[in-house]
Amino acid sequence: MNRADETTRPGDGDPAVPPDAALLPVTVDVVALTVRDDALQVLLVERGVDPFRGALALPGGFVLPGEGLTAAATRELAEEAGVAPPGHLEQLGTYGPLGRDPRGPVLSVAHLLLAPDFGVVRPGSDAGAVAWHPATEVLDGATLAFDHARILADGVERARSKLEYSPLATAFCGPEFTVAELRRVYEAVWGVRLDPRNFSRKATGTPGLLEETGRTTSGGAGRPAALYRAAAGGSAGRRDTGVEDGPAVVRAVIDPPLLRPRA
Amino acid sequence: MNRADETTRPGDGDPAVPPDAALLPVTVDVVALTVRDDALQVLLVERGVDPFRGALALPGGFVLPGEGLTAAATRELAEEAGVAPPGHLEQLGTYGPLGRDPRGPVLSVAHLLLAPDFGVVRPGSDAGAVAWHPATEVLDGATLAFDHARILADGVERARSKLEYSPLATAFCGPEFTVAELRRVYEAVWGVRLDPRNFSRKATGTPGLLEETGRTTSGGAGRPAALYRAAAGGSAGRRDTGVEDGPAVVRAVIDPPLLRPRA
DNA sequence: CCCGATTCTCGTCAACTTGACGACAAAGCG
DNA sequence: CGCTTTGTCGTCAAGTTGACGAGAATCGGG
Repeated sequence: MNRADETTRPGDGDPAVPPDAALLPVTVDVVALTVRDDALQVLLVERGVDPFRGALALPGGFVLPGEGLTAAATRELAEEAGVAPPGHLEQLGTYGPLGRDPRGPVLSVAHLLLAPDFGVVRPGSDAGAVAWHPATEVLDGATLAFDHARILADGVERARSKLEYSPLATAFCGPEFTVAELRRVYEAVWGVRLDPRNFSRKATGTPGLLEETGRTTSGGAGRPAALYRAAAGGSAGRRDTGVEDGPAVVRAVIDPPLLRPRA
Repeated sequence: MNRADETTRPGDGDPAVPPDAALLPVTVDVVALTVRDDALQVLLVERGVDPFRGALALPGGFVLPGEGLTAAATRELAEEAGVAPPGHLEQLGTYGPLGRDPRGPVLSVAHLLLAPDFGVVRPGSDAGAVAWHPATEVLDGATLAFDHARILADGVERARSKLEYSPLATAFCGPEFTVAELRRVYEAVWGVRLDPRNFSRKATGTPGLLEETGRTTSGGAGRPAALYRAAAGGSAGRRDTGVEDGPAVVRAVIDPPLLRPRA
């Protein structure tokens, strides 16, 4: 862009955006992941309008004037899924604007939500059914609207990778959880089995990851388990400190990292 | 894409984007990093126009109609720095649109370029001086235009973190390089000293990172060093395979990772 | 009330990786 | 010809991982 082209509108104190700049509609799409029935599941909506009417899609929609990216993402989740979910929301990446929407050039800022299994979910105003779907099934048999299959694949890979070095696995759990619950999160997201003894050693031995509550489970089968909560500041990135919209900055806590078993 | 589903406004080739969607100007900004004089340096331009006339800024500018994100980033680099640089270009994240540009809401898709030290750089047609600046100095004494200080900080942190597990350090080197050159990249980016013997063991012992050329350096002081090139597919992410614009997907190669020394 | 099943937790041990460092190899320089 | 510089190979203690044994604490059924 030739910045010499930038002009000042008469009667306007601020310089104006150059007239040859593209003005693009922007959507936010959310890859909302949870762990349900020991499987990684993704929240999908059935589109109620064209294009791709009737197809499955990620929840999302257009950014409105005066709105920030994170605000748009949470608003769309509320509108389409009827939830103001807890958990960790971070920016995933930006797609487009060319060749991904039949309506023309549209920029899409994808987000990633890692959340505990929040109960479903009322159908949104302009969408059909809203439901959790096992991520592996969708990734394999994927026929999602737009380029949502690719966005979902990127989101799942991001989640898998972040579990290795960040405390974000705790975002899938409730406020208090056992080491075994945390392990089942890893097992579901990675699709592997982990040794409970070694996992417990690593989880409890990592400073800044878990905080003891002093309480234990009761009522279930087997020996009661100690209850923990996520350590303070554990999953706190820059997003929790301000209103700015930008990519995720999450502190690395698991050091050395807990690597996925390699085939 | 199923164009049969499109509903077309009469007399309008752009169907069905809802009328209440914001139409945003979008910029691309590039955090271009290299290693020069054993230091991590960032390419900055002096702005020639308001806003922030005379201030230092990341190279970048507005996306034009019909243009993709990556295309806009490379075009801006060519226009403002006079280079069609080699190296690795990936998306960093998207900032805004609120509160970051005095001209109004502007979305900025930041990119990260890791490149060998390409010779400077002609002043762009519409910008003032273009030059490399030591990253640490800029990060400390930072008064950059817009929110570019924050974007730079995010870009440097991304680069530092990616060196741990990806082969991207080779993007800072020329087509052939020695293990010592690669080590100096790590030392410059991380700002630490690494043991040459241990680094050599890790670099040469990591499958898929280096490829022997059979040749050696000559002429310099000391014993000649073996020349390597980046292993095929090493720094190749999805971006190299298609025209789609999206976030970076870089294969993890250094496994277990080469972690920064922790204080 | 005892017994097995289940689940959580602690301990042990070999294999591997890291960090620190000694030693040698191969060039240039006086 | 030594001396310096730089790259490469080895060695070794310390720490981490992966595999697994064994005990602790609870539930449910005979």
